[in-house]
Amino acid sequence: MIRINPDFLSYVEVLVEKHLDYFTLEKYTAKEVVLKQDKRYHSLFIIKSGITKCYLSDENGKDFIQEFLGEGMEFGELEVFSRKLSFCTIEAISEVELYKISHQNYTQLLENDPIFNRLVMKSLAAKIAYKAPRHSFQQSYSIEENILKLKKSYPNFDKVFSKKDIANYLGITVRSLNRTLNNLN
Amino acid sequence: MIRINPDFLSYVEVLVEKHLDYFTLEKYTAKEVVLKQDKRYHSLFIIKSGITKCYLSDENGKDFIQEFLGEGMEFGELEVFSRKLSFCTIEAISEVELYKISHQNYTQLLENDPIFNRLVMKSLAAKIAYKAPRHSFQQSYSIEENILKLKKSYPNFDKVFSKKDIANYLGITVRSLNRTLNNLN
DNA sequence: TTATAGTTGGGACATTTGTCCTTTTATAAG
DNA sequence: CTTATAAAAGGACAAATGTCCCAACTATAA
Repeated sequence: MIRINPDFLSYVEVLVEKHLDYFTLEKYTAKEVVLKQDKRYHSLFIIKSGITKCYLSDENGKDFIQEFLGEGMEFGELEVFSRKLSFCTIEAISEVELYKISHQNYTQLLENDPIFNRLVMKSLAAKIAYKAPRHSFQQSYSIEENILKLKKSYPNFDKVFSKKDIANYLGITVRSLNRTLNNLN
Repeated sequence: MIRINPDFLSYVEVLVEKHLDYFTLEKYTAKEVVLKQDKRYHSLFIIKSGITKCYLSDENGKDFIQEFLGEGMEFGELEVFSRKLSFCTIEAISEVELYKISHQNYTQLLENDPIFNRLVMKSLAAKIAYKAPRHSFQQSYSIEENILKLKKSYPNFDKVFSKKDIANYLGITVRSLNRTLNNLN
């Protein structure tokens, strides 16, 4: 449920020491927005600590949460390759520490540091490999089965996240979430 | 609905000429399976022509179609980075021509050809950027709205694909698909 | 030709999920 | 302390979707 990538974070921390001018450390408090959907940015972020949510909003104001991101996850990197506007919003859930790096310096690292290059590839591949089965399962199974699955991987998910966030993650309404949680007791 | 990547294909065709020993050209007929879920492979493929479907099967035998892949799309590449078993099945829908390359040679190219490296990054990023809104939309909107969207991007989708494939792509039953198609007339 | 299996189409009903609304509780603001 | 605002919980009903059928129509193999 909360995605992490410790290997990537470790290596980024090495790079932070090596290229002092490439990275800046920023802090955000809960509910602060780091990136806004449909805006253009020239930097991206790697999470040092804390949790954010990554979501898409549609024209009706409904939000759909793509993932909860924890330490070592990067975001805003897709726009380096696509050169398009940010396609999701990133919002802090807890207090968060982020390494910020410009597209330009990021590209430098990609081109000159093969280890970094490989880790970014892995991180992209992992995002795909994670999304696919989630989409599949969420689409094909009942709400009850989806909640049971969530409970298994995150026994106390209902303590950490608001009901609204959980519902937006599962693509359902809070009403349906409550109903199903009741049936499980 | 059918994903393509002509830029990638163009460059692969350049590489095919340059590294004659890296690539082999294979042909598959409709309904042939190229990769099976949960098997280990040591090669991956780039589509030169034709259409395949990429799907996940669950323990109940339900299939969920991730994407329809057309020219220039690669598949089997995620396993180069994750070193895991194939996480989906790839099946030819029409007659298909594929360039096959071993993980080893692919890695060689990634490490020694910066243009290729960049194109692979782009291709991975595009897969993520495509999956996210699709998942979001499919989850949040009615079947009718999903079909209308499909119709807009692929006016004759119901001629090219079987009802079952369309239903598996939308994560619904054929019954619901038929019902909704009727309501639209 | 016949047999067989796969695809399409749809009726009838059950179940799931959403919508709308009200109440309660918690939290923040003045 | 009071007021405002947001989060949580759930009742009642409506709408969407799935399940289980059966029938008609291919296509294909024997």
